[in-house]
This record gives sequence, structure tokens and C-alpha cells, in this order.
Amino acid sequence: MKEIDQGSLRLLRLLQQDCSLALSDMAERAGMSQSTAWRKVQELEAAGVIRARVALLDARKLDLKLCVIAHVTLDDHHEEAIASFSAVVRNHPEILECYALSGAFDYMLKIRAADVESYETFMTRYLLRNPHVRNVVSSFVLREMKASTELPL
Amino acid sequence: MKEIDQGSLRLLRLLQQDCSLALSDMAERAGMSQSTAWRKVQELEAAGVIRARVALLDARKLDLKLCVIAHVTLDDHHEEAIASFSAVVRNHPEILECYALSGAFDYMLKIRAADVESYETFMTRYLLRNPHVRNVVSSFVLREMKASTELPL
DNA sequence: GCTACCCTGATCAATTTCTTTCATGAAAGC
DNA sequence: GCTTTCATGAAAGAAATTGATCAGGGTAGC
Repeated sequence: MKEIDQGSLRLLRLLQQDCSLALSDMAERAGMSQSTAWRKVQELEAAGVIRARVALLDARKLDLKLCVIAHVTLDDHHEEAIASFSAVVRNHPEILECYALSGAFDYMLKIRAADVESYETFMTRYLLRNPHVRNVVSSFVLREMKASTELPL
Repeated sequence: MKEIDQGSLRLLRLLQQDCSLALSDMAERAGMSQSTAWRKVQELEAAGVIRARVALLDARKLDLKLCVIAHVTLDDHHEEAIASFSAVVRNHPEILECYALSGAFDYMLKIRAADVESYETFMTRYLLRNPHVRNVVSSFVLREMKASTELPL
């Protein structure tokens, strides 16, 4: 893939802050003509640098008051165990993020739920019941100090 | 704030997947007229349910190959220590997310960097050098199994 | 029943935004 | 020197958004 020039970087920075800006606005702020801005955005989209444009919602106003960071250890790391765990992660929208980690735990999950009770239900039904899951340590989020999707460019 | 009806929920689900859809498209998929869809989106935006519309970028294609989950413990929890740590978090775009947690650690950070070297530099310069930071445990992300911004609605 | 109220869908005009097309100028290759 | 290529900006056309208006259909209260 081609190098990403300074102009495109400026557009990306704007887009990850607010993609509802008009092209003419973005062009002006990025110091280029509207045509050029349009072409660059098209390129970035085609190249997959821009993965998606999404709306970010307020979890509180949608009654998802609980956010949990869970650390998971599997019993073994055979294909079947990993596949089984992956399926759980994939199929449950309550699990927003999941990363395989180096270090003390195998996985870190970020989970959102309405309250402690519904979290507990979800937890025991889908994670603890899974035969490959050895251990889950849940930490409740007391405060979201930062929750950005902006990559440092 | 008012209750959120089923129609609005359908719009929100669509918007968190792809906010570049035309209003007419969204209206059709959500099973309502364009006028109604427009009014509902306006409401949701005014009520702050829709916080922002952003572009999600591909970290790999932008040469941010490293993602780290770091757990931080502070020396004490006086105002000054928290303020000092908060400032570090706020001022560094490499730190994408930061949550104050219950449990064994005070904070969990998600950090992105180009490579191990630049991470190491960032780490020692801004976190380990902070007098209020007692301990940092870094876990490298081996695989991003899921990284969604969609709330479960 | 009747009224008032609210939500909905249809329609329309004005504006804004997106997309294509065309022409220009700079740089590279022959 | 000439051509080709490429990125750019201006302008025009196509499409979408915005905001208002009006009418129909529930429904709750009187």
C-alpha cells in the first residue's frame, strides 16, 4: 500500500474526531481543495485505513450502567478450547472487547451490562459454565477516565 | 429524559454499525418513514444519546502494531496523586482508554504504540517517572479477538 | 360520543453536500 | 524538447439533508 501523506493524515485526524463534518469543512481545515479531500478520503476508504464510520452512544443514557474488566484463564490451549471460547466472545454483544494477552492471564474482556445482577447472570451462564474456562477475575469499573477511539497519529 | 422507543433503538443499532448510511436507507431498514427517522435522530442527538460520529481506523495500516494493557497502582490516593496521574492520561493520545478499577489494581490502561521500543520510551518517560505511580504491569496484546464500540441494545 | 393531543407519514422547497468532469501545472521519463 | 503521468483545484451536476407543513389515525380524558 502507498505511503500516507501529511494531507491524508490531517484528514484522518479530523475524521476520527468527527466524521459528520462536511467535506468542504474538512478540506478547509486540512488545507486542501474539496476535490482533493474527497479523493483522499475515497482512497483511504478503499485501502481499508478507514474501517468504518460509527456513532458512539452514551452507555448511561441507555441504561448500561455497569462496565467490567474481566481476566480469563483457560484450562488448556488446544484448538478446541480456543475455538469454544472465541465463539462465546463472538456471539455475545455484551463483550465489547477481547484481547489475548501475554503475562498472568490469557484474555482480557471488557463487558457492559445493565447492572450487577444481569452481569452475574451473563457471567455464570456463558463464561463460568464453559468447560474450558478455568478462572475469571472480574474488576468493576469505578470511573471511565478516558475511552477514546482516536489513534495517535 | 424520555423513554427510548423500539424504533429509535433500531436506528441506534444501525447507527452504531454504520453512520454513513443515508437517512432514507436507515428509515427503510428501521421500518419507518424518512420524516420519522429524521425526527428521531434529531432527538437522540439533542438528548446526547448519540455522543459522536467518528471514523474507526485500522491501527496496523497506520503502523501502530503494538497494543498494551497496563495495570497501574498508585502510591497513595490523595487528590494530588490522582490529579497528577489523570493529567498524564489526558495529555497522552497513546493512552486510548483508562479505567479506575475495583480489585487488585487501581487503573487499567490501553495503550497503542508503533513498536516495543517506542512503548518502552513512552512508559519510562511518562508513567514510571511519575512520583505517584508505584507499580505498572504491562501485558502485550497478542491478538485482538474483538474490538467493538457497539453497545448491546 | 367527542375533543384534544401526540405520533406518524407524505410532500415539498431550500439548502447543503457529494460526486463527476474538465482543465491546468508540476515533475518524471524518453 | 516533448510526452506521459500524476496530483490538484474549479465548476457543474446529482443526490441527500434539512425543516416546515398538512392530514390521518390512535388514544387518553372528559
